[in-house]
Amino acid sequence: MAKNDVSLSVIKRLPRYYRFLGEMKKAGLQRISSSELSKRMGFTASQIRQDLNCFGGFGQQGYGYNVSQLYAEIGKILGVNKKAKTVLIGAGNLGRAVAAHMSFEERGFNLIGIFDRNEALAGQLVRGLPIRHIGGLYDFCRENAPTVAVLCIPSDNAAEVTEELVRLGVKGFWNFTHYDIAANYPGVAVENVHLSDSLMTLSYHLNNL
Amino acid sequence: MAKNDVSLSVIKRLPRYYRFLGEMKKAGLQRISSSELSKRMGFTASQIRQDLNCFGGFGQQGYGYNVSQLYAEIGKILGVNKKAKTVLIGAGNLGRAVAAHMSFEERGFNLIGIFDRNEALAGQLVRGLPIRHIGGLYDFCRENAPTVAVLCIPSDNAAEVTEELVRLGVKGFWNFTHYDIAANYPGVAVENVHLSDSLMTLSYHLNNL
DNA sequence: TAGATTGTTAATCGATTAACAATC
DNA sequence: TAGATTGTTAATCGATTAACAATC
Repeated sequence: MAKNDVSLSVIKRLPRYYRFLGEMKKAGLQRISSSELSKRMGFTASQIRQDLNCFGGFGQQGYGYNVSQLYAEIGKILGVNKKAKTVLIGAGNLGRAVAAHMSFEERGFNLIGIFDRNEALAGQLVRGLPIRHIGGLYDFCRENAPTVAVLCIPSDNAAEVTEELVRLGVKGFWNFTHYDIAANYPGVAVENVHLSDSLMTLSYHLNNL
Repeated sequence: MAKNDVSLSVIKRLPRYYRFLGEMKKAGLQRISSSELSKRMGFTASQIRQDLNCFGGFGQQGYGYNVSQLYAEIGKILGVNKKAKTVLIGAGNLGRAVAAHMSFEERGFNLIGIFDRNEALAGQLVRGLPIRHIGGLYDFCRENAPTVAVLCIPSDNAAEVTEELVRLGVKGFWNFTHYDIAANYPGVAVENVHLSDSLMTLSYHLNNL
């Protein structure tokens, strides 16, 4: 689409803006200046103005930013109003928790199918969706054309599953495995969640207080 | 302790080094050069040498790095051999999955207690540990002195729980909530996992392919 | 010794912060 | 109009990459 010139650092800050603006909107705040936002969010005012200006002039000199307008704009930039058809692969502890816990619908996704290789789980309901056996993935994708997959499977068969999903038209991955999708499929959107890396980083910090 | 001069960018790459070196070690590889590591890991050779030299000269000119020695060194830097006593607060979908799924023991932590405010969960076993009612947190901490807490609770009562945990001597948080611990307690180690931010970032990328 | 590869300094690149003119 | 605050350019800072002398 557009704005491929926006740096990753900026993009990764957008959800935080969205979150804080949502809270302010809920609290009934109408306008906010970059310096007031700065105090609340912990970014510098300068950075906030730079960031927002990557996407357009949402503010007004002498006034600041309109909270609900800015909230809506950032929501649009993030695509939270989209409904990308999404399948979850892997219904173990983590997969089931992600399915049950995440507000996919408020963030641009629509979870339509859950798959696992364990036959014994088949039929069990998670968030109102039946767990299906992975064997049915091909037919399901042919019929429903999901564009996003959430990978909550062991890393060892991630390559194989990813290969198939990409072939079936999946364009984005929320990847909880350590398989490096981005390196192997440069064209697709990948967001990695490396929980164990995060935990080790905490360990480092703890030991270097 | 030491090395507080190492930049956050470097620190966040350490778990990846550790992971790749672990795989190479398991595969029986004895030595590796920065350029070969570069090919496998996707960092530049220059960056790899810079990163490793933040912690000491682990390599040898003309030879490269000894895989298992480097693996051990990075493990020591990350503190994976430690056993930081850890409590998990919140045994909902996410909390239970984290408890059951994460290899705390391989990453420097020892999970010793699980707490939830829901009385109905009390006694239920997760990873061999009984879920305890949050009311018993004070006594438990007094007795067992955990130094780390994993927060898998709703953001709204995170402030309160954090306050108590810090008072009881907790020095590190693995924070799955949106409550900004770092801003309020500058002295403690915090590692945030913002799953919904990650999901929205994916949404952005998906809409800007 | 010759070849390889590190450790480290210097150059480049990108991101953050500061400053200020434009303007509501 | 005067005051406030943005949008944007310039300055600074930090991180990455390149280069090469040191050395195994």
